[in-house]
Formats: sequence, structure tokens, C-alpha cells
Amino acid sequence: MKVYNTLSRKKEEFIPLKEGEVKMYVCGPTVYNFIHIGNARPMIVFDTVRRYFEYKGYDVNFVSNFTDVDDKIIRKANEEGVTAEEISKRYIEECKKDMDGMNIEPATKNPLATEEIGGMIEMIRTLIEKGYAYEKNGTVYYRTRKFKDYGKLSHKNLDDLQSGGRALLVTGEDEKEDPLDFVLWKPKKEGEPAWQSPWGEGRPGWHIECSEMSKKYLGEQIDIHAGGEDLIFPHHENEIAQSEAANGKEFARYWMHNGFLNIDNRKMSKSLGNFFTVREISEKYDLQVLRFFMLSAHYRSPLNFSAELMEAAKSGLERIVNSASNLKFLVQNSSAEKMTEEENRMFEETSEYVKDFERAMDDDFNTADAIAAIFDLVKYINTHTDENSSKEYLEKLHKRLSDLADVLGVIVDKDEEILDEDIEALIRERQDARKEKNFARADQIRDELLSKGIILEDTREGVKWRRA
RNA sequence: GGCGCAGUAGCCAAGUGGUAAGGCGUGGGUCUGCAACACCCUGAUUCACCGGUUCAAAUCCGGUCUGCGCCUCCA
Repeated sequence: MKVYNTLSRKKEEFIPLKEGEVKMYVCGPTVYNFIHIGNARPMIVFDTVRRYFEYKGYDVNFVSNFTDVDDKIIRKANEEGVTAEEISKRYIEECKKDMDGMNIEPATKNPLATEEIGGMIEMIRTLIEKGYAYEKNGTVYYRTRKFKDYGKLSHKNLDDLQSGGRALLVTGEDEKEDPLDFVLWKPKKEGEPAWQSPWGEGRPGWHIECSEMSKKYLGEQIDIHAGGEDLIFPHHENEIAQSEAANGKEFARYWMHNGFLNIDNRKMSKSLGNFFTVREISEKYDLQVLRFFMLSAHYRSPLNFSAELMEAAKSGLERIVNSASNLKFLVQNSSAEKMTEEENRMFEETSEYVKDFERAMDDDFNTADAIAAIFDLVKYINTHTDENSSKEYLEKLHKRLSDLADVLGVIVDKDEEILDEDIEALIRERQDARKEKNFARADQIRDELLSKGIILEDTREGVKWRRA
């Protein structure tokens, strides 16, 4: 199994720290509003990574934080005249609803920054003791040049940063020893939430949160640390500096980063007016479609979002779902129980697609290729099943398809909803009308059901229905 | 200025040395009362461009053009 590691800029064979276990940490969102579709990409991508590890039999300890103390949260709280806590609690709940819609497995643990302040203070204290940090007037800074590996993740060297990063010099507070030093602890300002510390009241810098939460819930060394590519610098670079200086050992073995989601080939931003929340998308599409769309390209590639592409994703997803529901329908109407020799042979043939799927996923989670393997399986199913197929054969194919889809977090079975009595009656009435060749009435009933979100399909085996 | 990514059919997108997967869409057909689903057929003599290496290049090397990202507490 190969994983692209940002550290080496190469695909590397994945070797877990501990046999059969994966410890992974994914930087989560800052909760000051509904999450946007850009936030959704790492959630979907790394949930899929997790699901594949689980499919392969690994025990995955998956930790992803919520940053619930931050300038943007404070600003929003001030705007609404409520506490920062109220804002963060509200949007954590909303975020979890969106994640549920995208079928993202709940993390093993979702730590909150505000609940881990004590540990962060301890880590900062350690850094000061070891000479990697210093305090000036209530602010604690990290002594960047002291950490000799600084830049190993983003492949930058400090002198380039200093000469190229004009902003760093301009904003450089006079009290910093070096313009490249970054904040570990900042003193309280009026109206801000604050915690007691050895350096006075204040709150932690952003980077120290993840170093501490990763350490607390996964240990000093983890297998995979992941997030959006924009986090490579400075966030993840700083995390490495903090964790490795404080703990004295390599922080994460593999660093994974997803590419950005663009809108019309432009970065999504509020100022460009091309900003979409997941909630907005959910009003128009099942979030399964968003998930399927995101997985249609490789996770490290930039991905462009548009209504047209969502429509294409919707059609593609329906093709898979239809195949599965067709199998269920055939099972209900099948009279043969046991697989025949021929069916056994055909079922064996489909293991080729499972191999293709795994080969794709083993190669740095190539979901686009994996989806192609699923489409191949769908095609096989559509051409090698009919009303004479046995229940056992159909069920085995269905399980095979849904198992693969499940790795991608794609739900293939719609909930078995009981039809209301009057809907069933309408379907029966339509069948009678059709027998009497009263097609006007039959079509009228079909339209009526369509307006209620029920799609009817007449097949040789009878009437099938599904929800739109 | 530094670092990096990308350019494959109408659209999306795999493929990193052996002769171009898959999906969506289009057009035609089968099935069907019609529709939908499904199935069959329909697509790149070619992978931004120019050179080079090689028996062999979308894949490797050099150059050009174009688009994009990071270097700002933005996933």
C-alpha cells in the first residue's frame, strides 16, 4: 500500500508504527459558521482513507479537532452579542449534521481546543525549558531558527522565507527575536475569552492546539497527519517544530494533503462571491452526490466545482445505486435459492473488479480509478443478472457491490421505506388502468406519484419504484 | 523573487516507457403503450507546443506557451 508523503514528496510504502493499527490526525475546521464545500473535501477524502484502512483490517484511531477559540469566532460572537462558546457550540452541531449527510464516520475523538488548554500550557512550558521558546510581555514565541529541521515539510529554507515573505517582516512585532518566530501564547485583549497561565491571562496560538491534541489522544508519534494543502505552511511546519522539539521524536510518519477545491478555476472566497456552504448544496442535492463528486478526482489534484459537474456526478451515482436496487428487486422476485455452477463461475469472475478496486486504492487512494472498477462491476451485474438468477447469486453480487461502495462512503441502499397505503393503492390502480389500456389515467397516476417524489419504472418483472 | 502543481475526447477524469480505462453528455438502435431503467453501437491515428533520448514516449530530458496554488491563523 502506497501513500504519498509530503515530507519526501514521494509515494512511500505504508508501514504502521504498530502492526495492524493506524493513528491518524486530521486538522478540523474552525467553527465560526456553517462549513463550506472546501472544508468538506478533506473530511470526505480522509474519511475515505480511514474507511479503506478499515476495509484492509486496520484498527484506525482517528482524531480530528474542532478549533473553537479563534479571532473569527470572537468576531462573530461580538457581532451577534453572544459568547464565543455559544458560537462554537452552535456550529459544531451544524457541522456534525453536515458530516452525517456526507456519510462521514464519526471520529474516534473530536477534541475541542478550549478543553485542552492545560496540556498546551504544559507543552509551551516544556518548549521554554528546552530553549525553543521565550516570553515577552505576556506573549510566548517559538524560536524558529533554533529548530534545525524547520522547513522540512514545506521544503522552504528560512532565508528564502525571510527575503521573500515581505509580510512577515512588516508585521514582525518589535519584541520578536526574529521575524520568523511565531506565537505560542497570546495575552488577553478586552472582551476575549482567556485562560490563566504562567505568562498571565491569555489564549493559545493556533498551531500549538494540534500538537497537544494529537499528543494527548494519539501519543507523541503518529502514523498519519493530514489536512488541506494550504496547511503545509505554516501550520503543519510549525506543528512539527513544536512537537518534535518538545517530545524529542519524529512527530508524524506520513503527511497527507488534499488539493484545493476551486469554483470556476478560482479559489473559493467570499470576496469573489463564489462561496458555497455544504448546507446550501444539501438543499439542492443529496450530499451523497457531493461526496461522490469529490471522489471522482484524485485527492491531491485541484478539483473544480460547478453545477454541471454535480449533475454529471448525480447521474453517475444513480447508475451505481440503480444497479444495486435492481439486484434487490430481482431477489424479491427470484424463485431459485441456490447458486448454479454457472453463477458460481460468474461470481468468481467479478473478483477481478475487486482486485482492480484494491489496486487503485493501494496506489495512494486513487479513488477515480477505484470508481472505474465499481462501474465495471456495475456493468457486469447489469449484463449478467435477470429474473432467472438465484437469490444467493444476486445477494452475493449485491454484497460485493455495496462493500466496495461502502469504502468510498457511498450508500447504495436507500432506506426501505414502507409505502403509504394510498400510494400502494395508486400503483395498483395504475396497473389496472394499464391492463385496460387506459394510458391517460396510468400516466396521470405516475405524474401524481412523481410530484410526491416517487419514480415508477415498469419492468418485465413488474413495477419498480424509487425515491427521486 | 522563492517553492510547487497542472494542461489527455463536448465536459469530468485515470493512465508515468510498450502502443489511450471509466463516467457524464451527444447521436443511432434494442426493450417498452409511452416514459424511465438497462443493454448494444457511436467517440482522441492521439495526450498544450517545439526539440531530444529510445527499437518504442501521453509517460524520460531540455525549452516555450497557458492556467493555478503556497510563501498572510484560508481546508
